[in-house]
Amino acid sequence: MNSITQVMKFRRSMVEYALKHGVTKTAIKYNTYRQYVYRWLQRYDGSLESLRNKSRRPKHHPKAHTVAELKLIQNMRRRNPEAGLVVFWVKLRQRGYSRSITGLYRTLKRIGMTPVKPPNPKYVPKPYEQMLYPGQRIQIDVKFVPSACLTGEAKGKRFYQYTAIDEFSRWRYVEAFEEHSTYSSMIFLVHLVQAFPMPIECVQTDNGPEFTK
DNA sequence: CACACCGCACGTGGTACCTC
DNA sequence: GAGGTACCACGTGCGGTGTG
Repeated sequence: MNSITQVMKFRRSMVEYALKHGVTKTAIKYNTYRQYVYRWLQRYDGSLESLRNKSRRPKHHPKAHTVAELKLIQNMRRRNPEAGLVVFWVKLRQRGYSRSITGLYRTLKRIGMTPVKPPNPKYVPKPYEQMLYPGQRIQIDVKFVPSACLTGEAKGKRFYQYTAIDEFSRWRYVEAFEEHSTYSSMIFLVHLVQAFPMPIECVQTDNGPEFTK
């Protein structure tokens, strides 16, 4: 961001004062050091911009990627535009590249060669399919019954409530089991088929392990 | 791929010293 | 005393590797 900071305004006020009244007086007035005034006087070209802090980014680094390494990366990337980071790194290593995978990742990012991840497709809710007759589709779900809800003999035990709801008529069938297993699910389904007064065409579950194993 | 950590370069603030 | 300069300490930011 290139906003004008309070520090820049302070420096301008200071150097303008120094141009009129001298460095020593300025340093005293602005509660700073003569060297500080000199430095900014030297930098000042009449614009606020000249009083902005410079970037501290090192102009070179002893361990930076070499020109040869960057060239290798760019050439290989052009030939393997679809390769994932790890695969790409392995290919580079086969050609003598010795940097770490994270070093490669950062370099790719810096030179703008990271694979562009397509954004997740926007979720489009499916329109609800209205049921036309009883038994067309029945929803089943299992819920653990909290111990606080148990009274009398049931106290201290664990229960799982199996619930089935017919989507057309909202007819409901509920049964409790002490275990949450495919066996219980099977028993529940048998009881459900017996209890429901019409043939059941389709059963929909939440893909829980009790139904899928 | 985000984060922690280390090493290095750079800019800035500040001190000390010299000259006139 | 005021002007000018060399140098040092420290913070910041980037580059690297390692880890989970």
